[in-house]
Amino acid sequence: MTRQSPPDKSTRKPSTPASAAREQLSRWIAEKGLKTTRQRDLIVEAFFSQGGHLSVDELLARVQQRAPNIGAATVYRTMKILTDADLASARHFDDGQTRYEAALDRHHHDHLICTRCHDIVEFENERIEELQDQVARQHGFTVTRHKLELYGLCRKCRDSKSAAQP
Amino acid sequence: MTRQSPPDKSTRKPSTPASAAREQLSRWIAEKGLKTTRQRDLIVEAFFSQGGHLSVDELLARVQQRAPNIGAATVYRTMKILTDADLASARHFDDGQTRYEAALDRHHHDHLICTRCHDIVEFENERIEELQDQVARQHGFTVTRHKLELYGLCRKCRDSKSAAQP
DNA sequence: GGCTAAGATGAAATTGATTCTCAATTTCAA
DNA sequence: TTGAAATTGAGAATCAATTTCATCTTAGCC
Repeated sequence: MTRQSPPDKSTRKPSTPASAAREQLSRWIAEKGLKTTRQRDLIVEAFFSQGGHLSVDELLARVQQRAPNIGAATVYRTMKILTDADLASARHFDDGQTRYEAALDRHHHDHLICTRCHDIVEFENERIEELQDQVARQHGFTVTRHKLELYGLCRKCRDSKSAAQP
Repeated sequence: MTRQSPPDKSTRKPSTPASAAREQLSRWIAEKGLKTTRQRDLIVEAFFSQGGHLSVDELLARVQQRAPNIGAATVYRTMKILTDADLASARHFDDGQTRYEAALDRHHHDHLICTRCHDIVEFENERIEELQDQVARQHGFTVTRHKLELYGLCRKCRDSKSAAQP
């Protein structure tokens, strides 16, 4: 069965982030001599269409709705490929599970994490970055990456907490 | 209140951090109905006399020099007690192992981590903290704790790296 | 000083996340 | 179509950390 591009829909540009990602993934797969598979496609599709900061468990659950026989190992392997191809990046928050976020054409950013509802909000702050570099320089360090995570309660959880005490 | 100082050595103040820690630990142990043991004392002594950011493995190795039969579980248990008593704090850097640092009367601080020699340098920056609070406020978050880690090369490793390429 | 309940210990089993192994299956270029 | 090479799923293995459990220790009490 021919899975090549359908001859009917002729002109396709990588407009959405997801399709740009798929295109870059094809390039990466070709370059590394990897192969395209049905499960890989499903996982990649599920990952990019969901968005957010997904753990392997969450992604696996989502994927298994369509293909119940897909194993966890395949999801781990696929996320490793996406990470190597710079299409996803792995984050290690304090809940002990690796979480992945889409990484294509994204700025560096940091995270606010609600310890109640586990909502994760991204933010950027140029000034903080500058100060970090400055501190590093003062200590003779050449910084290659950093991690800034702020843990606390989001507005919703703070409000509901002060209202209804357990 | 008087700290039931030993009658023989009459005038003793908790001068060193380690002895102050030991004293607070005694209080904690009494309060919680725990018991003092030889292995606990050894582990606590090893932890405070070494300083730095120790993993359980490292601490265990150190302790086993004096008492080879001490088990890892006991070190884990003891570090949990120290953490609960606010005498140590657990840190999770990117090497997958929990590391502990002495916590008594210490300011909050963040870390610079050399990815080459694994040296860890502490720093404080009031301005960064302020900016963090500001960012959190803008997003409606009430921050209870945060984590800021800068990974890169320390001066020594940067120099030796540019000199001798693998 | 001995008794004894409550704690603590060490070894081994267990957990949870992740990785590896391997036989069977699938992909894809020739 | 074919076959070498990659991929898959299931289960085993790994690694840090925790728990279990039978066996000591500690500390308050007589």
